[in-house]
Amino acid sequence: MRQKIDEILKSDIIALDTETTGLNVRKDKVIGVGVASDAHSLYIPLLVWEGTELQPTQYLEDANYLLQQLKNKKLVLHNAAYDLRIIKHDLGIDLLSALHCDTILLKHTLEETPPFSLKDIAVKNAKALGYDRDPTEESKELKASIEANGGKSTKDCYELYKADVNVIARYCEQDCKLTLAVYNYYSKKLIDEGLVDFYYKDEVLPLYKFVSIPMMERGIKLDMPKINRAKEEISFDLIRLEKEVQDGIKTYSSDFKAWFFENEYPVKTNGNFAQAVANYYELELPVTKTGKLSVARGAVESLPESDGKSFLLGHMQLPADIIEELQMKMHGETVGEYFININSKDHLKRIIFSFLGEKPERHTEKGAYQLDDSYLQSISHKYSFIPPLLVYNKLNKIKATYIERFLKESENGIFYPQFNQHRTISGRFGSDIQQLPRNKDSGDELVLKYTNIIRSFFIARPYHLFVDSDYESLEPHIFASVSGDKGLQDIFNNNMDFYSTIAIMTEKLTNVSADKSSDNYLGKVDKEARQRAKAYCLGIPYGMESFKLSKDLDIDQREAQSLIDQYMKAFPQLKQWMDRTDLAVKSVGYVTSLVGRKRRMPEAVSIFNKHGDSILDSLQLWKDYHEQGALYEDMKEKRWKLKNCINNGRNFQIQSLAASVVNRSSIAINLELAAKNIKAFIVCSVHDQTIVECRVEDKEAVAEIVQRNMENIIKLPVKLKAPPSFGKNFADSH
DNA sequence: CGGGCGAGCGCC
DNA sequence: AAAGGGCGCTCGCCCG
Repeated sequence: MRQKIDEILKSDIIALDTETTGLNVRKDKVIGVGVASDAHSLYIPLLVWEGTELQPTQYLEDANYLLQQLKNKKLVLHNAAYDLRIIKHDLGIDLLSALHCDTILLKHTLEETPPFSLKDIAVKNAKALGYDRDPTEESKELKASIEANGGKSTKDCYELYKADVNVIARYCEQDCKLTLAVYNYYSKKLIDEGLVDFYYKDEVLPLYKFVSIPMMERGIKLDMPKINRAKEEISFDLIRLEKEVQDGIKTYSSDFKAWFFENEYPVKTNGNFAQAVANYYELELPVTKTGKLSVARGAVESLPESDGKSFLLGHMQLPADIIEELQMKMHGETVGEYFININSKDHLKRIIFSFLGEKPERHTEKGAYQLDDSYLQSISHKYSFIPPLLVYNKLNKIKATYIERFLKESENGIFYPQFNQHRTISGRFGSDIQQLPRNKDSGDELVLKYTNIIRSFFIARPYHLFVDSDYESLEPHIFASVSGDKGLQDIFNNNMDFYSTIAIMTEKLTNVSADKSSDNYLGKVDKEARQRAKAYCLGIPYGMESFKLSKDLDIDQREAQSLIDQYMKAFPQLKQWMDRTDLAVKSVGYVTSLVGRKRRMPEAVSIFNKHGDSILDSLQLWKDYHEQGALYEDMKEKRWKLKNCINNGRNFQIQSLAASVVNRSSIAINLELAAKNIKAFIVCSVHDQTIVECRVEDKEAVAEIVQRNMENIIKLPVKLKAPPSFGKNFADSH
């Protein structure tokens, strides 16, 4: 074994992979370690399943020797955040500083869209990687081995550690080799595309090593007593609200249930009811192509005598209690004491659209009637059960998504968030903690109470507090900078209000000011005008058309078009930037952010080359093709795709640069804190906000470091502002 | 029963 | 005639 290890250690670049008992880096165990160099590969088992329990192997010392030596190597891993954290936690060896490359992030830098799993990448680039395995066969074999040894192999309970050790060893070694192949393949591309510095030096990997992984490792303390109290209280409120809703529904009919069953599950000798009857009486009928029982007359007649048969032949009625039993079954088991599940959109739609006869306003993408908050609002004055239902829905969301989840996922009172660098095209983090509701100051009292408590669940550790710095309207600042429009940039450089200025210049408003301190500041004297501008200031540049704008603002479409035209006229350099972007998308099929991150959209080029600009003219498309069925559908689809590429190309340059600004400032902050030996760490990064946890006595020093780095990390035509605030929890540090 | 997906809603 | 962009989580429902 030692000899094999030393063979591997001759290489400078080494791929590493672990096999573990599960996915929790703090609870699960490493069962084996795999490594590969260009010439060799090796798997060292640490724990082996012995039928009833995991037993340590004789190789623990060898593994330790290997891992210690790896500290001086250049490590390549696929999803290193996972392997390195579990190695550190379980085996006590920190290899983060030896991390040379993560192939997920390498792939993402060069191909920003999925797949990102090692095997899917391999399949997609099989030829280039010399990959000749079949991952579906492999997972089947693994599954079979797990199950043969009495283990479970479902997604939520994948007991890999129960598979035969030689099977695990083979796959682990192969994955290590594959990681190395992926590394070699994409490294060439990285050089070809001139992204070496972007990846290794300026952003991707430094962010990973100095921010993302430490941030996930540290986690955030939760106020467990407070969450538990909130759960009790909200549960109580939900029970009361549900009763109100259910009682309200009942008042619309003396016998709602009977009506409901009659309409939704009519007693018939065919269709769903017949199926239910056949199942109830266990009638031995032939099965049709669609998997249903055939209740064709001939088939039924050949059955032995039974009530079910007589009913299906129309010879007798079924007893009322059996009918109700069958209907109840078709309706589905209901929750608790109520026959309607008010969490079920399906049930509510039947009540509102079928029973009460309300007309739906809109359809979902798949064509179903839309039953969302805004629709319910619109009919709430007509029915007493809707207002409590609206509150119930909000509270239910809060309870499930923000109270129960954090209770369930807390580990010793700490929540460990995910910060994925490969889950967004723009380079933002993909995280499970960025949707915490913002504190609100108006609305229903109960909704307010629970909405505003969520952020306060996240608390600083004892003797610590949070330094929380948000960029002031980061997206508009970046937008003004990237567009190159002098007029837009002047807004910020003259300290004016963004939306007010654009509204005044676009709509030629008079006697109002964009100066926030002025007596006739638009946001003060005509709040709604400023609010309207919010609907289009960024929307129009990102591709919103008059059709949608007219709906959003509830104005005539010609008026909306004129708004768009006036906006473009008022900021001519913005228009030029939009045109330049569109041209780039159509001609070369990609756009690049100011710091070099790319978004590739090759399909735009092929569509444009084939059809030219005319494909974007939906009216022309309609005139030319609407009588040609499928062809028209195809052309519409192409229009949508190209339009989408263009919109994405515009949005990407803004969103991606904003992400880079936040990312790079985070790197600089953590590096400076470390260099100055201040024990403070970024614990959360959300789009335009950075939260650092530090000791109380360091707060001023930390705040200065945070603000200075955030405001100066990238020089732009518009100066960025990121004033810090302090707090003991996420709610009051904002 | 487990997995996938649509709908809805939270964030920037 | 007609889709501003980027995400993640939960639920109910459907299907294999």
